[in-house]
Amino acid sequence: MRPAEAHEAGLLMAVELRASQALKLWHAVHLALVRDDVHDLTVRQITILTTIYLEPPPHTVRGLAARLGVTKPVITRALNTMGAMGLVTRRRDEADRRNVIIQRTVEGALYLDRLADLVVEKAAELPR
Amino acid sequence: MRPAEAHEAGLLMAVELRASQALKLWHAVHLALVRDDVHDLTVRQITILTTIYLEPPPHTVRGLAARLGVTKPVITRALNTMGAMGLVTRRRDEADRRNVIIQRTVEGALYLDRLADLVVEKAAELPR
DNA sequence: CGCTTTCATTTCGGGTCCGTTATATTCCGG
DNA sequence: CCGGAATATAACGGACCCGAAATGAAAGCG
Repeated sequence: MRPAEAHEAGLLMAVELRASQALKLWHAVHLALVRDDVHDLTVRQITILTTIYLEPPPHTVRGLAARLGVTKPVITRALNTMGAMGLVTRRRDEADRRNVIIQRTVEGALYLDRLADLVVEKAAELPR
Repeated sequence: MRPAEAHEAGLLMAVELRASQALKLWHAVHLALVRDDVHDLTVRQITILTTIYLEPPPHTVRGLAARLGVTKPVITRALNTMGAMGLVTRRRDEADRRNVIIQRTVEGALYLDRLADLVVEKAAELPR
């Protein structure tokens, strides 16, 4: 094998390993979520939730819709669902009463803490 | 970065995740999935798909249902949906015609390759 | 052979999510 | 102060998912 070929093979092997590990991680976490029956959030909902908790406030319906590239009713409905679960709350923006400010809750923070711990746990269990 | 370093980094990415990094990774990947309008799979569907592609065959409806801890109709319906998307195929087990063998497809493998690459990409962008 | 078991699917009623469209409220500029 | 713009939500219809129960098809077994 020429050096260039070895170099290529080395890179590809490394990339494949990374991708393989990533996919195993994705599988392990999702399997745990399904088996533990802890998850009924859609991809959009989990995206909204993590956006609220990780990106700087304030968060509005319009802002979240733009950030995610979805329509506003998607945000409103997701907030209805996750609000009923206690994961987020809403309040009117008194400065501009057309706006709704989405806020975090203790329960929502705990939910994401558990999710993060699950990802860490499954990452640690990955075969080397 | 030398290939060996890339290899190490790939492993460390999975092993050394901290909770805050794990949550940021989860957020970044989901945000990309939503923004890029990738086929919207449920948590159960993505779990079924990765199970088919990562765990040793053969895969049957009954086996997948037991592995995931869900009812068989959940598997049948998910296979209908993902089959229509071309991500998996089904065939009768000729040895025992009651069984259905679930098989991988090129399209399904490409889908998971892209997903894995996305996870790797977002992991690489994480703050250290 | 019949009877039972096993496996997968279909059916059923209820629920949620989606995009589109329509509505209500609030702000703002002339 | 008033008509238009902006914001969020509600209403509508179609699609999908769910669990439980019913159905269909094949194998096992006495």
